[in-house]
Amino acid sequence: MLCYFIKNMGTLQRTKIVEILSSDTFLSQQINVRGWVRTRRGNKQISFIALNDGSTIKNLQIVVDITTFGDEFLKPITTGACVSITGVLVVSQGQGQTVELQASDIQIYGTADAETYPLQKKGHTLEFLREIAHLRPRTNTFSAVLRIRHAMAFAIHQYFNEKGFFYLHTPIITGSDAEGAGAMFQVTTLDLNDMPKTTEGKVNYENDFFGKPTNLTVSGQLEGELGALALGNIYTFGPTFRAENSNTPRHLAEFWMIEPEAAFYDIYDNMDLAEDFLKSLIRYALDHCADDLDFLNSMWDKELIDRLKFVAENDFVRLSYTEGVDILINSGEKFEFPVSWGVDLQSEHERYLVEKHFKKPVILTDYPKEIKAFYMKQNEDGKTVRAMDVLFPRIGEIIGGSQREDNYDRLLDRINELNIPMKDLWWYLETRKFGTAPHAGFGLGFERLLLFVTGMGNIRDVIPFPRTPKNAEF
RNA sequence: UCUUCAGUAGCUCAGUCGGUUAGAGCACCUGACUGUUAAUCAGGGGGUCGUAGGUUCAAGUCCUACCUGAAGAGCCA
Repeated sequence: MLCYFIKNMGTLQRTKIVEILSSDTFLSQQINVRGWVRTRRGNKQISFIALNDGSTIKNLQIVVDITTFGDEFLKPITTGACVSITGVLVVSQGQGQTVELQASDIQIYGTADAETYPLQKKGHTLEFLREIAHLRPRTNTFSAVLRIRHAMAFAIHQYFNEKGFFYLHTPIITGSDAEGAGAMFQVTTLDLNDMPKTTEGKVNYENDFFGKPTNLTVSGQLEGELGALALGNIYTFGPTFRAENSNTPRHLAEFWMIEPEAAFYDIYDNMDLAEDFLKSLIRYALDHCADDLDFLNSMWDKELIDRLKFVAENDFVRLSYTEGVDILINSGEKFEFPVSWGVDLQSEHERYLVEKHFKKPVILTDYPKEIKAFYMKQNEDGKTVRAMDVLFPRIGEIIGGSQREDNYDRLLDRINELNIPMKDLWWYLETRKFGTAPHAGFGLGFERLLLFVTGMGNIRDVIPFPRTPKNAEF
């Protein structure tokens, strides 16, 4: 800190554009700004630089007197160049902005050759920007999305902290292959070109790093339950991996998931938490990301802000799977997949309930046990389990959760019925053997939340560096 | 993984019934312009038509396979 201070003595501290534009304390002051050039335009006498430093979606206009700096010096200041500019902040003579910086000193940190720099002043398609993911954070759209992504991550921690939930770090490498949430990525240090074999000709994992097969986690839930049955209320927030060959705008091979788990919660407490959680995150975005949301609203999705407000202000509809199926059967709607009690609901069915019938978020509960995971608490009817899915317009399933089966015998029966290999999950069963308690939790896909909050249409555009089948660039 | 659509200049696209030297807008370069707002105006350069085969006198255009991307579906968060 001392070194930093001495090193910078005599030079002006950098001021962020977001601070300059949010108060009038800098007016008539000499300040220094640093950032990347969006455009430069003008004539022989005067040049205007639109400068963005990532702190806000808004640019600061820099006014440059060409006779002072010289044409040759200004030439390399093109779109994409990085500069440090010192000058006095004045009231703008032009129409498009309230203040502007009269440049008195310009330092060029890095140029961006205009013939090869891929980002132009004109618009680009999202598909093209995905191919240059190393540069797309410099665009308005992606800087807005990434600032909102940060705000939502912060709001999640703040929400749970205030509710007394502890942040539990569950493992990313797992030794169990029975989490039951999809195909897994194997983790190994064995030489794939020279695998040690057992006498039966199978891979001998005794020499692998962990002495047994391991994978990247598909969910932190099972470990989360261990935390909840000790600390009371916990949540996880970390990366999750699915090796499914899913090619849709709603799936990633690597995504971030939030999984709260709470002891002494039943499914109703769980629904209350999920609804309050989502609403408060959306309110946080409306309150703290107004500039970025305004931009996304005008650029990509004219109904975005109205939709966010509507969801934040209205109650979610709650109904059972059985009631939902009745509505679908009596709807008169022709579905590609016919509906009957016991079938898993297809996208078209969920969309009908959310977007046509209720026109608001829906929480569906008490699904047939056959179509849900082994750990969900069985209802007295013997047919359904205490599952809950939160269905959102445009997104579909944004949250999946349940009250967990806390009875040792019933859980073991279910595991045996489904032939789940539980040899690696003995520790999970012991929570029901020693001091078991009713508990519940859910999983929220962070990028699915961001799809909804930003109005973006493709999940690859709400994470900085998407991982999808056949794509691990950057 | 299945179905459908797409791939032509740096970007976004047009290219008719298969027919001469493949076009436009933007970007870029050069010039003009005394305050611009994705500045404007004039001129200029820029192409392995996704890849590999095939049909044909002739293929950007038709056929086959593959690659890549997108949308919908499945799986799910």
